[in-house]
Amino acid sequence: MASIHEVAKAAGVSISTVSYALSGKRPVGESTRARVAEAARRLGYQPNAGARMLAGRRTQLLALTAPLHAETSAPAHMAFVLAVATAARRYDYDVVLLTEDEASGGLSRVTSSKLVDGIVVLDVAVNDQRLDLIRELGIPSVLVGVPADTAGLVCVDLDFETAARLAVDQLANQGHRSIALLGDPHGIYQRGSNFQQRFRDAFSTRVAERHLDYTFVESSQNPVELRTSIDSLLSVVPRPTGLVMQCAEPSQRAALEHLAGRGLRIPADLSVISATSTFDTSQLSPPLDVIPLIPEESSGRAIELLMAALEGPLDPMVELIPPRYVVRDSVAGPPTGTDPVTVNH
Amino acid sequence: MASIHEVAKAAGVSISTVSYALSGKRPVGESTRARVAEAARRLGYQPNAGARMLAGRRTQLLALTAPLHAETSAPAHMAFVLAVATAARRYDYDVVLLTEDEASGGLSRVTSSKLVDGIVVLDVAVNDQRLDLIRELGIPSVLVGVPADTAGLVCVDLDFETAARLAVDQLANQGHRSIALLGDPHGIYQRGSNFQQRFRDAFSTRVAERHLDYTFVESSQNPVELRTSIDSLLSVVPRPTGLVMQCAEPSQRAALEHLAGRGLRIPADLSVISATSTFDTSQLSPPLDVIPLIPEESSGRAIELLMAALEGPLDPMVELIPPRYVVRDSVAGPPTGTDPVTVNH
DNA sequence: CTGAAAGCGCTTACAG
DNA sequence: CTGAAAGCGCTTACAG
Repeated sequence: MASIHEVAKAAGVSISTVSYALSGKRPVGESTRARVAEAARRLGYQPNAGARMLAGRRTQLLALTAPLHAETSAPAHMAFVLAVATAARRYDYDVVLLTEDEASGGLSRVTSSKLVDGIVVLDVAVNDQRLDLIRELGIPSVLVGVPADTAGLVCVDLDFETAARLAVDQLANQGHRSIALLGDPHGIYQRGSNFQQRFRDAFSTRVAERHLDYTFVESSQNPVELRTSIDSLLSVVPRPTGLVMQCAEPSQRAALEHLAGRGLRIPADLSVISATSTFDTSQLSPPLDVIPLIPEESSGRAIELLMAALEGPLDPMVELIPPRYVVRDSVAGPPTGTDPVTVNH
Repeated sequence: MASIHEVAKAAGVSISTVSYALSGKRPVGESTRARVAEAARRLGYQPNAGARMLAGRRTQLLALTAPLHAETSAPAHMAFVLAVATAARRYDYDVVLLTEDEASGGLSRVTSSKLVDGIVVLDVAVNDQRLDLIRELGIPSVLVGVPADTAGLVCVDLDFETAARLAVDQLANQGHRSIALLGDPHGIYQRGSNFQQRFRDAFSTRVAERHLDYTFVESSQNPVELRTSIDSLLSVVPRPTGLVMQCAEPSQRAALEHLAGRGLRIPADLSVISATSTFDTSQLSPPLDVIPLIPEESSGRAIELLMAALEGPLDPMVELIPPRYVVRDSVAGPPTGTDPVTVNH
């Protein structure tokens, strides 16, 4: 509640010295600096946000546009939102949450009113309606995700394509000749959500390169449909001996349950990899090998780039974060013996 | 990007007239008003946010403090966050998202820097650490949730106690004499999350008033534990013929699955009510009678009250939203016949 | 190393 | 019904 004038009086200096002492934008004598710091601390001084925005060139506010679609996994989405806010705080930035029903309008509004210094775009679709606006707004912006047309944009994301190849190779190197991918529900691909498509496409390309038999099925929020999908996987001949799950946590849990119910042991009968998962796969039964998708990492890097963009124009770029592979012993060689393992029905 | 001066020049009036014409805070001649509006529209005028904050007494920004605990249902949480942001927009307010690791510090910061006009508190614990700070901050604040000590606070929430009684009565009135409650996981009660406790306590009180046999079990994110809980419910003598589920969507889905697996038909063998659910229970199989918890309703009302508090101090209050009961035919009378229904094992 | 002062772009009494 | 002007509380050239 104290103003800069009160701090200046208490420290026996001018308000400009207070400002410089606190911001460090100009060298200030050490004893002066200490007196100012002490006065500010004692009075609980916090610069008035509005005055700062008006006088300075920074608002210390970022806009976060993160539409939540019906098909989006809410826990993952939430994790990204929180990770963005947390990362922003490290640079003394706060985050203004834009609502979905105002996606483009909100961006225009907070930009032209100069409420925010930059924009973070989450949940990017392959052909995202917000992108043309982002391009013409000319305000520092970073996307977490890679759209079809990245021209003029700064994008960060996990390297889903390498992740897909990594998953395929992990199984192929263990000797699996027939593998399957349990993807996300149909709606996600249909909507053009970007990384699931990239993962799936890179996966099938790699499978072909490795000359493997390959089955793809979509998951479902409906457990009956999910089980039907898994059953159809298991009835493929030759039966897949390696499974990669790239879908939401409940689907992965339900799939594991159903596999157990069908009498399949992991990894003895079936090797399983959890891919691009934001949750802790060590809590699954059994724990799964995982190529994690870490919201803090993607969001943190996005904020770093955005902060750099605030200092001066950044060249458009697509920065892909290399995937990691975490072993939890859910992958082994394919079952031995000429006869396929018996599967309960 | 246009300033008020440009609009004034274009409309041939002073900047004060522009301000008044746009805000409506002073009567302005109709033709003048129209000219100003047209000029503003044509120039794409948006008042500078910082200048507005500094000159006016409003920042048009609200702080939202919404810690996400491990046990919190992310989808429900997300729905409340979005509902707050959406409701705020109806009053031309934007929302600044505070992070959990800065819960109290963030509140102090945005308050003393005068960044926000008010605070919305989500996910209120029975004994919430943030509340003392809220009380002494003296900034308009509204909680969605009811803590143990509501002194000096404005709280809004669904009337969970009436909801609990409603659920009990609905079953009791149908003739059920033994009923069960499947609550949230243990951690939620332990942490002191408020509404689950209120619901459970009111439920058991009502059950006693209606002289019913009553069993309470906690759910679990772990499906095995969940099934064990349900099995223990079903082995109670006399077997409960009515079940109320007050837990997250995955648990409710898993419970229904397990009940079906055990051969129990709904409502022939077991009547089931979904309580305080934020998701669409018509999508469950079978669809369930529900006492919904509607994020838009609670959050909307919270914002209404907060807007009122901005106009002038509000008396502390606890406003409870009356619950509704939606029939989807998952409740009937108890099974007839003297013998209990056979339950598969 | 420090200070006096302009100016950021609005809102709102104060005048007429 | 409308305008001229003070002032919100900072930041940052401009001076010394």
